[in-house]
Amino acid sequence: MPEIKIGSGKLDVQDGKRIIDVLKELKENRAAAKEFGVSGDLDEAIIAEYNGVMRDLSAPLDEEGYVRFLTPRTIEGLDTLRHSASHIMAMAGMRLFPGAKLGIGPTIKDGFYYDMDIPGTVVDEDLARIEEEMQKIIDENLPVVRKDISYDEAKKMFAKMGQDYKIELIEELKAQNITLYTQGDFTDLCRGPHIPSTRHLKAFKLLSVAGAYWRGSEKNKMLTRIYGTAFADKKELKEHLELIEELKKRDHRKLGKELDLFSFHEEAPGMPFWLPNGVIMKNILVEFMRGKLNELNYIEIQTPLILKDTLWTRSGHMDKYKENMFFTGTVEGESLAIKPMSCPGGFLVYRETKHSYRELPLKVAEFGIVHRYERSGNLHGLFRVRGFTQDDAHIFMTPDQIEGQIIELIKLIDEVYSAFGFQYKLELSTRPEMSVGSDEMWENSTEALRQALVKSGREFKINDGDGAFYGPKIDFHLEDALGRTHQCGTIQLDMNLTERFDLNYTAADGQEHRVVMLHRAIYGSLERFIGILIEHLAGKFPVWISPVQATILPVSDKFNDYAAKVLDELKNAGIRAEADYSSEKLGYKIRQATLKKVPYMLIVGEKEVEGGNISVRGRDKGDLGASGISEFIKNILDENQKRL
RNA sequence: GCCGCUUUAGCUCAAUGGUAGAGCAGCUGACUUGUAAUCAGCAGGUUGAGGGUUCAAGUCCCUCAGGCGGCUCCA
Repeated sequence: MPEIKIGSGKLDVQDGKRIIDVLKELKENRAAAKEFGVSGDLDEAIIAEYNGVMRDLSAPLDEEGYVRFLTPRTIEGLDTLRHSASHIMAMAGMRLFPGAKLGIGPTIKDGFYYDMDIPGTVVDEDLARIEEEMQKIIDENLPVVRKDISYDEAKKMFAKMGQDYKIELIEELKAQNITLYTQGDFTDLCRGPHIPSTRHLKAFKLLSVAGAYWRGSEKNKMLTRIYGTAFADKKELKEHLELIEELKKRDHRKLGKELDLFSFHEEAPGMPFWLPNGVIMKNILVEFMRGKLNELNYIEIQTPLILKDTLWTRSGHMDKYKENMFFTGTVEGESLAIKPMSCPGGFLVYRETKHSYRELPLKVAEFGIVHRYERSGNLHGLFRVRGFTQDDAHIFMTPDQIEGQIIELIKLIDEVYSAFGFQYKLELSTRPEMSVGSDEMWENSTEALRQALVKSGREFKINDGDGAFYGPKIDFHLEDALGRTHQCGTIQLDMNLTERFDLNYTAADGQEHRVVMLHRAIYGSLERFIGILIEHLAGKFPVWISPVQATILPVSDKFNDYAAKVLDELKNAGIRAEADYSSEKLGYKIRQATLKKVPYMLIVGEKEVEGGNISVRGRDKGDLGASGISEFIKNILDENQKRL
């Protein structure tokens, strides 16, 4: 009779009893459940944590320990619910598409998917049919049963069903015991745990259908992947679906068009065309960064966009990244490449003169326009482009300057991200399998990065083996308003290119030494950063970034002259302002300016002409009342300067 | 690149294989407007490009291009 702890209580459980039996007993004895402090979890429990392991409710209680009932409102419970939902979807798929073969069906962040090899095609319209079939399976309330069988039996069984992919998975498991889960006539290879019966799936939705290579390899067959999600109840599901809608509204591709920031054309796939408003934003980001770099004694250079092949051969790009480069030539037969990175050009500049240890660290920035060939299917708005502006810099230094420079960079990056209201996380990536440089160099440089991180006082995660082949790196992952992360900033130590380009400095001992070099980017790609910013802020930029900071709205044509006068004053003060002289009603003009997300609307009519002032309307706050013109100018300039 | 979907007026979208249409935007005029859409008129199209099937193609088939959702890739 094992003793089982449940909540704050204890039960002696008869041999042979299962978790679900105890659950039933507690449901019948609410007083005891309440006393144990587990009453709230009983009705929705779908799995249990039994001595630290997630188990089915049907699992036997054969050893002493503790049990914790888990509902779909816990992380583990929700994960189980979604996993079971993927099985139900696969079962529905098998019913609707005879001859389908099952791949894998795991849970992912916010949902689940199942990969199936389905004869013919599955289109979006089929999702509703599959959902209906899933609902039938749920209504049938089929028990989900776990069974262990031997390796040979399992192989035989799936061979009989013609489930080739499952056989491949079993062979890979190499385990003597194979676990199966069965609901009705559907059996799947699975580790579990699962919901006790199909009825426990109460809120689900299929979202999309896509292709996915078997086992994620391009060499393999492409299967049909169906994505879906499931939640504890309909309300949570609805909230999630609304979040998806919100994401669509914030999509930078949509907002970029609506706010006249940038466009794309068939003639140049993956290469954004920056419109006047977008150029203003880009310039603001560059100028903001230049201000910061000035304070830190950076110098700035600009190197050519097109350089001879020979340079790229020397840098190693021709060897490793040729497939991602654009090439061009001349009638004279020169062979040239469009730069995919700014570094090699920068090294030519570094090599123009001898460098003394006295001038190190030498911090050389370049807002370089780089082009990288991305496969057509990978393009995605500003997030994945073929041509972009990189806020690159190379820091040349002595080995003992590494730590100080990293700390300086971490501080700089923090200032930049904070100005835009971003939170972020740090990651340190260490030596990968394929790499250049000696063990000692790797150890020293990785340790230098680690020490700098520790001294910065920031928390960081270690990504073992995820460094670049030429050196360890620190990556910065931005978190946007919707909880998504984007890798932007990066600090990379490069032990390869200094070697290839023979980059040296003369030390105090009069000898030439190999210089230590960091690549670093903060925005990463300006294009991508602007895309992230658009979605983060839903297009509602603060005054300092807004392409148009204020729009003047005359109440009628009669006040156009006064509006023009106000506009002049604002422009003279350096404010990015416009006036709407259309012969529309005020309400219409307000609507237009609001849709363009202009932070301030300045209304001028009879009252304002008489008072020699303006009425201010905030983008979000509405009518803010009358204000003197110079008072408003002072306030908006202050807001601009403080980057509020 | 691969799988699936998609492309109709500047934008958002309609149109059983049988005469391509609406709203918004644009232009013209009227109205002279007070905090999220005033009214009327006008104009706007080789239906992404190219082939094919058919008496007849926006609609069906093929090729190509762009876009979307994924996969793969991202120095």
